[in-house]
This record gives sequence, structure tokens and C-alpha cells, in this order.
Amino acid sequence: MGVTLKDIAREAGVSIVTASRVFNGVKSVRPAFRRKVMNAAKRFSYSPNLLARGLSKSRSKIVALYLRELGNPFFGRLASALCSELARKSYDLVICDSLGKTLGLSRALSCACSVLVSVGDEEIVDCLSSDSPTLGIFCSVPENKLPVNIELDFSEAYWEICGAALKDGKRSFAAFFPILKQYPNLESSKLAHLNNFVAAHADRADLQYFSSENELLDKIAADSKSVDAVFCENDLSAAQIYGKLVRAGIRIPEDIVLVGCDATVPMEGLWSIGIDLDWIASKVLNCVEKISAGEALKKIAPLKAKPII
Amino acid sequence: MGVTLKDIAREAGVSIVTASRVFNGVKSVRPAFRRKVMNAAKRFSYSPNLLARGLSKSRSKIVALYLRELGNPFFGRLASALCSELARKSYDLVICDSLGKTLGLSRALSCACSVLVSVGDEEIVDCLSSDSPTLGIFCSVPENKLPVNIELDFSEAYWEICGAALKDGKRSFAAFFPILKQYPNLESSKLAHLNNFVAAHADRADLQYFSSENELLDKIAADSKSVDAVFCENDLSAAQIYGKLVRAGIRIPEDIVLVGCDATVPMEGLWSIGIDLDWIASKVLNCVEKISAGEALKKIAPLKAKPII
DNA sequence: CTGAAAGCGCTTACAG
DNA sequence: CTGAAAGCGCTTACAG
Repeated sequence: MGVTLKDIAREAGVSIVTASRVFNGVKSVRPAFRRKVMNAAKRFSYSPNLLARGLSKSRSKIVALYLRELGNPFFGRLASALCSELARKSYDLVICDSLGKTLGLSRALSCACSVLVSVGDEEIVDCLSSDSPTLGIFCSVPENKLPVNIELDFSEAYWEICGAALKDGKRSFAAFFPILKQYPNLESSKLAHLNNFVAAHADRADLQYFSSENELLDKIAADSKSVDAVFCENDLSAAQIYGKLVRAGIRIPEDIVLVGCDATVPMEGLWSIGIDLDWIASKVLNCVEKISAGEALKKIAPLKAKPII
Repeated sequence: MGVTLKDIAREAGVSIVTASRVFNGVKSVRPAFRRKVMNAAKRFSYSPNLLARGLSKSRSKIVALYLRELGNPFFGRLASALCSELARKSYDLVICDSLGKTLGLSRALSCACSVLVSVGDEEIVDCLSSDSPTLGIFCSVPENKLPVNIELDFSEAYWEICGAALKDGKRSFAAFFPILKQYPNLESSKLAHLNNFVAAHADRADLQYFSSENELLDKIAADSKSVDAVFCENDLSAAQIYGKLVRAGIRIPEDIVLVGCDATVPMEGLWSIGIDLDWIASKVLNCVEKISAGEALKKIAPLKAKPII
């Protein structure tokens, strides 16, 4: 059942320990031995048993990733970026669809770290009690709850994009956030930034909230001037109403500026907001490596999202 | 560092073996012992070390999943469906972004099975040499190459959807498949079905191929009657041209029927094709369980895709 | 620089 | 029905 370190050691004429040292990059091994071991490994196409290695080190190179909705292309892309970036340093990614499972698995597999995406305050409350270190991405939690949380800074992006809409003569802003139906009290930084902008330009712009597509469309149908810029939860929700607006005879962006977020569904005339997922992935890898090395983690400055107009 | 079976056994006043039996659902354990063990486990919030378990069983409950593009919402949804379905029987999913890595990992982690999505003939050729069993989803390979391959049957879906377009008076069909640019010789069953339909209705319909958005749009701009039904690689590529068609003054679906595939970006007037990912996930779980039990696998009939009009 | 011994936390035969 | 022993494949001290 598979070739083991023992086979390689025997073949190379060294002890198991020496063979192990070669695969762990220990410098002290005599070059001749190293070569023999590598040759044997190649001949036998040996690859170390990660379960055994993890068990004896009490730490595996697996990262447990918790994402709410992989089916959302934004999160899919994030997972994809993390997967390839972490793979550069031989970390593997296991995906989980619940927080509890993630933390449990992290323990059960002696994971290097768990990565939690978009987790809220209430849920995350007892993560710190977990044995394995935890990283947050886009988690809306107070500073002390998560050692490191990579946040997104939408402030400038929304300021710019709202400004561009205003300059285009738009003033009746609408926020279309289906998620508000499920979590009416959600603290969304996107909404906060929209609010800030409108508050700062109260003489020239106003903002209404919609969680239901129909409410928004009815409003527009009743009075086509009642809304002239729609800021959506993400590109997918923008696509959802794009066609309906167009069929109602509305031109995008001339009549209504339609703004998505996350740049996952590029469509003609749709404005959006880009997020550099590769940057995020590289930060995560960086943290994971520091954790593995036992080094302290530094706070990471939020990533500025970029408007796409 | 974490509570182990030893701790539980001591606390419950039984041997390690007995405690192990309890967690493995071995019937023969005396109920009183079982209860003591369970209580101790709860008190200590014990969960078994999966690395150790996998190592001693020479088989883990990890499934290695290879997907080309997690950022494509269709594959993201598939991963998500697999994740939650496999979790029902305590399988964990590690995601990989290359075939080689998948098969390597499958060995290194003594995976229950690897699952390969959308892999072509040439690449897959030596999968069978892998130690761990391999399942295919949407893999275009000859029967003997993969023990089980869950395929999609688009024939009826395309027949119906083409028929509906024809009935609507459309006859100049276009296939918009950006993937053809990268793989000009791709054998796509979707294209084959389109071809079949058109061949069977040669007196009333014809079909042109486009791999580039601009070629297609230029063609339409030059003569708006030259194309009246566009069949796209997937919903995302349909969304990509949706807005451009609309801005060219074309009504969808009145002037041009626009057909996506995979139902990931629902848009007004867009036709698509639905694929029951939950069904697929349940078949995969079924196979994984059979493999784990050492049972033989039966061939799985392809899943019929459903038109969404 | 190298290796024999002990150990990581579990399971699998094998006795009883 | 239960447990002592051996083993899964590696790594970590510890001697030399």
C-alpha cells in the first residue's frame, strides 16, 4: 500500500530519520545522502503521507475555509484565489459550509489555521476558544474578537462612484439590497458609505432603500424620474434587474445609473466595484505562514475597493 | 494539547479500545460503557483526531475535488452542493486547482476518492494508475477511462429550446462559445446538439459559430436580420452580450432569442438550461460511500438538463 | 552530521 | 463483550 519513508531509506542506504530530514529541507544532511534519497524518491515516485506527518507534528498544512455561499461568483473567485495562492507553499484548502464544522475540522485535522469569510459578530463570538488560529476576511466584528481580519474599504469607491453619478445629473439614489430582507438590521458598510455621501450632499441627492425587486421596479414604473441611480448589493443583483429596467424602456446608464459590486458579471453600461482578490490571498498566505512559524501577526490595513465606471 | 481518546477512556473507566469502538459505532459495546464514554466525550468536548484515524485506517474521509474554475458560478454551485451533501456523511472536501495536485493529494491524504470535474480525454489518461479511486463529473472521456463519470445529457434540452426558437420564427442561429478561442477543436456536446437540430431542420434554420464577441456583434450590426437566436456557452457569456445587444436597440427575446446555459445569472428574457446539481451531489455521495464500503460501482445514466424558457 | 528510541492518536487483529 | 499489543508513517528530542 504505497511506498513509505522506510522504503526510500532502505533503498538509499540511510536511516529513516535522515530520509525524513531530506524531505523536510534540513540543511545538515550530507550532500551524497541527500542525492541518494532524492533519487530513490524519484524512482519510487514517493510522496510523504500527510496524515502521518500531520499527526507527528501535531500540525497539518491544511487550511479550513468557511464561506457562506460558494455559488456566488465573488466567493468562488475568492476561494479560487486562496486555493492557488496557498498551494504555492503547499497548503491545502478544505471548504466548510458552517462555522461550527470549520472550527471542529480545524481541530480534528490539526489545521494550520481557519479562515472565516463574511462572518458576523454574533456567530464569531467564541472563535478564539478554538485551538487553531483564526483569520477573518470581511468579517464585521469588533477588533478584539479576531486576531486578524482583512477588511474592505469601500469608502473612497462609493464616494467616487456616487460623485460620478451626481455629476451625470443623477440625484434620486436607490439602494437595492436583497440581503436586507433576510437581515433587516444588517450593518453594511456599503450602505453606510452611500448614506454618508447622500448626507453630505443632502441638497442635491437623496437615498431610498429596497430589499425587494418588485418594490423598486414598481416605484420606477409609477414614476420613471423617482429613481435615477441604483446601487446594488453586488453584480448578480444588478444583473437581476438590468433586463427588467431595459425592458421598461430605461437606458442604462443614461436614464438610470446601475451600480453593482464585485465585478463578477461584466455587462455593458453596468458600473461596478473591483476588489483585488489576489492581494487578499497573498495577505492570507502571509498570515498563515507567520502563524506556522509562531510569529506574531500584525493588523492588516483594509483593502481599498476600486470603482469601475 | 487537546483531549484524546486516552483521556476519555480514563475518565469513563474503560480501555482505549472500547472508547474507540463507541465512536466507531461498534454495536457490541455494553450500553453502560457506551453511556459513560459518551458522557465523558461531551464533558470534555472530545472530537477524534482525524489525522490519527486516517493514518491507522489507511483511509481518510476526505474527498479531493478538482475544478477548473471555481470563479464560474456554475462550478461554485457544484462545489457548494458537493460540500453540503458529502458533509451529511462526514466527508470533507479539499479543493485543488490542478489535476496532478489532486491525484497527489488524494494519495498523500489517503482520500476516500478524488472527484474530477470537466476534465478532458488527454489529461485524464493516467488517472487510473492512482491509488485512490476516481470519479468523473462532466468529463469527456471514453467509457473505459473512468470507472464512473456523471455526464450531462443536453440533447432534449437543446432540441426543445431550438424548437421553441424556431416556433418563434427564428431561423438564423448563432453559437457564441468564447471557449472555442482557447480550444478550437473542443468537442462540445452542446454544439453537437445544436448542429443536430439545425441539420434536421436544414430547410428552415442554419447555424454559425462565434468565439469572439466582437465578430458576433459586428455581424449583427451589419445586418440585424443575420442572427435571430444566439446560443451561448453559459449564462455568464450570455450576460456579457445581453447589454450590448440591448444597447444596439435589439429586444430580447423578441428580436433575438438569447440562450444561456446553467441558470446561474437569471435575467429578464434570457432563456437558459437548468442542471440539477443536488442530484449530481447525491450521486457522488452515493458513489463515495460505495467505494468506501468496497462495493462495485454501477454506471450512472446521464442527467437530463432542463430548458428554462 | 547521523541514527535508535519514543511518540503523535488512533485502529486492527488477536486472545480471552 | 473487552483489552493488551502491535502498527499506521512520519517527526522529535536525545545521544553519539
